[in-house]
Amino acid sequence: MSQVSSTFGDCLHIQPILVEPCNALAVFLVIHLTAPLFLPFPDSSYQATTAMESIYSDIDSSSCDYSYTHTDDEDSRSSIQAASPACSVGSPSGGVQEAGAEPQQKKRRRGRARNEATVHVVKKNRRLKANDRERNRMHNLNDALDTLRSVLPAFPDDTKLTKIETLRFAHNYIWALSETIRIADQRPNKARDPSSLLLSPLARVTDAPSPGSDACSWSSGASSSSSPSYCTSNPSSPAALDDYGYLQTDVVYRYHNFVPTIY
DNA sequence: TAGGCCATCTGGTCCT
DNA sequence: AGGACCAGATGGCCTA
Repeated sequence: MSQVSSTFGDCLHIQPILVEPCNALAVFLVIHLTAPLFLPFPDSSYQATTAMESIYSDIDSSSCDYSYTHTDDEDSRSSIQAASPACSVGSPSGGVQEAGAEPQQKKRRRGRARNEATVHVVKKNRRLKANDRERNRMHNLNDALDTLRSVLPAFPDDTKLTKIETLRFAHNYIWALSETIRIADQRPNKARDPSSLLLSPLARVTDAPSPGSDACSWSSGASSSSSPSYCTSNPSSPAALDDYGYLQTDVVYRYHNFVPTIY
């Protein structure tokens, strides 16, 4: 939680004196969070692609042996399933040829069998390529999530946030920062008072929460980040302000407990 | 051991 | 036609 307060504190130390830099920080935050979505594939993805391309070359060069050149369990499993029929069609023992058939007919039938096998191999190639793209796409998505985690305040136990927790946390984090900026804009005089730093809502992130003080069900989900709690309140609704014009503690609790959810 | 989370495969759909 | 995106299925790993 110390990192949470320090991160908020960084914003707070700027906010009462200069609101604009904090707005810029919020804009930077949003850009920084979304930027990974546009980053190119990581090198690890290219490694996978290269490995798969070598497999494709194996498939192209030999129509029946490719299912055994791949050591990956998942791929070999699917490859064996898909490859066996094609090999049986193309093989001499596949039952396609008839004894005593005319050479031309043999040739035609053999050609058709080869086409079927080729079509099958082409389909298999497409499937493997699609699998590779899908794998890269998910890796890209996970990299973006990792980048998002890296810019979010961390918890002391260093528990890695799950995907859904990361998204909810980011949502609430941005919302809390936005609320802080909005309140600072509403109360410019008081916000510029250096003494108001101690009363700022973000400084209360480290305050001990009092269960029942807000509309949300309070829980200890912050320390055990794997079990977030949820709230039915809308994040876009105006936050309640105290007598000093600062966010009430429920705002902090919502942020703290990964609530509310994404709507 | 059940449940949660995750990676991967797969087929379908939409878009260029 | 090929790629991107999506959702369902499946199996592995980890934890309470």
